Amino acid sequence: MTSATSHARSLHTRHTGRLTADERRAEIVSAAVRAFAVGGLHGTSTETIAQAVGVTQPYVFRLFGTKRDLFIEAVRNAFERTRLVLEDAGRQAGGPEAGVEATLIAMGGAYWRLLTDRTLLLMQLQAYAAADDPEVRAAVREGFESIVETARRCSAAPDEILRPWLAQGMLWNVSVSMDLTRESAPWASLCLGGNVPGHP
Amino acid sequence: MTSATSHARSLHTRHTGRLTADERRAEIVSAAVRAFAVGGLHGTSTETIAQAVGVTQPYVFRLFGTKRDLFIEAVRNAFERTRLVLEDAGRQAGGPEAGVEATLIAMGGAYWRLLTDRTLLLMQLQAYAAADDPEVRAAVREGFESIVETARRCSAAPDEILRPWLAQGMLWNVSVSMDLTRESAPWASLCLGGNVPGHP
DNA sequence: CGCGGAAGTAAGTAAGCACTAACTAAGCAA
DNA sequence: TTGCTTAGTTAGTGCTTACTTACTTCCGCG
Repeated sequence: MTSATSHARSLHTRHTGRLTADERRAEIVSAAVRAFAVGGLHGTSTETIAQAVGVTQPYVFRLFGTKRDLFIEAVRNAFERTRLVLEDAGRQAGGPEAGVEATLIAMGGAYWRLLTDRTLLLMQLQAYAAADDPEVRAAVREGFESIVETARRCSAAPDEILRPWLAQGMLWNVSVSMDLTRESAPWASLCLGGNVPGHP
Repeated sequence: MTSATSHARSLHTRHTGRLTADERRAEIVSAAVRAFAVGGLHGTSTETIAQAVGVTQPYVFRLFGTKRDLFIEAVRNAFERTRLVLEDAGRQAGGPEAGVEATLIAMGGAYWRLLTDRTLLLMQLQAYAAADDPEVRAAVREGFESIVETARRCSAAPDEILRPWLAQGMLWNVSVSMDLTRESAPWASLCLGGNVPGHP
């Protein structure tokens, strides 16, 4: 599907006017992540996404075929971007030989910083919520697995260490979705606390 | 809104025909939980819910005013049912004086058994996904707080113990949404493992 | 130049959906 | 029986929305 025929069409990205189909696809997926993150698969219209990138709605269908397929692309994109953030943090922390725990804490901190912009997180939640659909579920599994395996590879942590680390991430997810950072009640800080250095 | 005027109308629940408005409301909320759990707020039509209880769709609006209000009732219902399961398990385990850890493990086991029927879990995920809406978010916060406080009260566990317990529950949530119980890969059992006695 | 292919649009279609208005039927009380 | 209240229906309305068809505009290449 993805055209390998982008034959050196332009030397640098154009800022207006026509784009390569691949460039447009990327733009649309990016806008789709932002839109789906808020409204979810069924609560977001393809029209909204098209307007966000300044393109007509039928063209979105031309490029992605179906709304669900676009959603699945958005899921993949969100997971992959998240994975890259974790991998970078793991590398920068020095990997296993710089200390298993230290690496995990660094990756946790990077993830926490990622949650400052709620977009990727909300998209992740929308993915879980839509996972009743088999094709969506397959994409979610793939994305989640890649994150787990990245964490394992970068930190070399055993399962008994990795599991609570992962679990705390999931607790952060729902906490941020509930906007608990704006809540000062004790149960809220209980949820938000954890292995992030320099955080309550 | 809830009629306090159910003046000893009938001695026992009727099995067919007309019901009290309150009885009907309960039926509808129950069906709404099942339906919303799969499709979410925007992916579920009020018509499907009405058909599920054998009532016309306008009557659903008569009783709940708005689709979103019905969804919020469903959220409340799901959280409260979950809370009750935890509380029961906590009581049966003997509470704090029978051991903090033991009580938490019992409650965790009860939660795990609850996930066998995916309905309440999926409804919980749909609630997080729809939490961008302020009124939904308020209901979600309330429900989540009540669960956290119930766990704290029943187990008397300190935050450092309570947090990972809660976090593991959130990890179970997404794992079950991805149907990882049907997946034998190592990363899947990593997610599903934890503090449940008699489980891998 | 011209022509083929790729980027993109205009205009529509059919269906679904939240929500309303106006009516009917059943039970209780006097 | 009459009259009031409550449970429930029939029949819409107007809008949104996923998806289609057929057309146009731009660009590179021989």
